[in-house]
Amino acid sequence: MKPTLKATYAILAAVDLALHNGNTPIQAKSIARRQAIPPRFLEHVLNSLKKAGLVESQRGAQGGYVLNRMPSDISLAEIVEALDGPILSSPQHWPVAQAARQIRKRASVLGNVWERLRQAEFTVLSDVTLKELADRHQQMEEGQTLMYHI
Amino acid sequence: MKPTLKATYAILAAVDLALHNGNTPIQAKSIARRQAIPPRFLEHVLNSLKKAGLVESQRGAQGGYVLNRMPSDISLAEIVEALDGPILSSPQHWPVAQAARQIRKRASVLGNVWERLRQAEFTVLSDVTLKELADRHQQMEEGQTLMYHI
DNA sequence: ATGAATTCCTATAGGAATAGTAGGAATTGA
DNA sequence: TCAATTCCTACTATTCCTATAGGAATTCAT
Repeated sequence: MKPTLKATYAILAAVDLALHNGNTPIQAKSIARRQAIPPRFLEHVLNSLKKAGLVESQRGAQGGYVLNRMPSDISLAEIVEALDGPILSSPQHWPVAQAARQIRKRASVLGNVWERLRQAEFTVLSDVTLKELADRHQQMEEGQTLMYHI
Repeated sequence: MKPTLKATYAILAAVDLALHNGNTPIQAKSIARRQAIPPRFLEHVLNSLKKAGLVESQRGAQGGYVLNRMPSDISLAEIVEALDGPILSSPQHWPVAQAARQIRKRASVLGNVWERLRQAEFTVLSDVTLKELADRHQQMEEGQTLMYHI
């Protein structure tokens, strides 16, 4: 009942990209360092983001990743779906070796509920954009810097 | 992001109990047959429901299970929580071996979102009662009986 | 051109959670 | 007394998640 750690990493990486959006691509290694994510694991995560079209990559030396759209135009739903698969039409997990009628009965009794669950979840995740998280993250940093100056 | 199969079994079993609420307890074996649930697995499920106070059990011959409250007073949230653990205060899964500040940063950026997710889920599940599902199930049965008479 | 840096692809290992099975003890009604 | 049933504990199997590894492909800088 929760996004995987992989999806969480993806969100953190995307926020990191949003915060460091210059004209040069950002290396996975530096993201991993800043966000405390296992570097080689992050490679996979970023690759998934790329396949989903959310980031673009530049190979070779001085390569790295860049967001493909504006942070205000990327929702958490998109990121989570890129890593954990589609939220709304995710496959049902009824045990397969049952009579078809039994399955249909279950599906129509409970399927409706499961669908409402996924819809609610999707709504929440669609409502949060990368920009909001990035802004929040930045505010925290500033807050901490202030702390140090006391 | 979905209730476990165990919780699904629990709901089906509870609906079954709601439909067969006479004065005699219902045996696990018969529920398992009707709902196509692995019998010995169902034992565990029903036991969890009992621990949660949702059903009462009668041991020995002619024993079985009975709902402890009216179906209209039991929500799916209660059943799911009995099997999968609490929905709202479910533990966060941040990797532990990180600097505390890093964790706090993540938590305050994302924890809010995760909490909203769980809250949305809880709301949906709280809104559906056993009675509604039982009614629906019964309507389906009647529908099928009609079909046979055509 | 060469080499270092980086992404990309594939495979695999370890561990945790989930699903299911098994044996037998305790209880209870007939 | 016996058969039926829940209850308790342990175990096994399977799947999913997390993470690591090796090396191929690419690209920039010198």
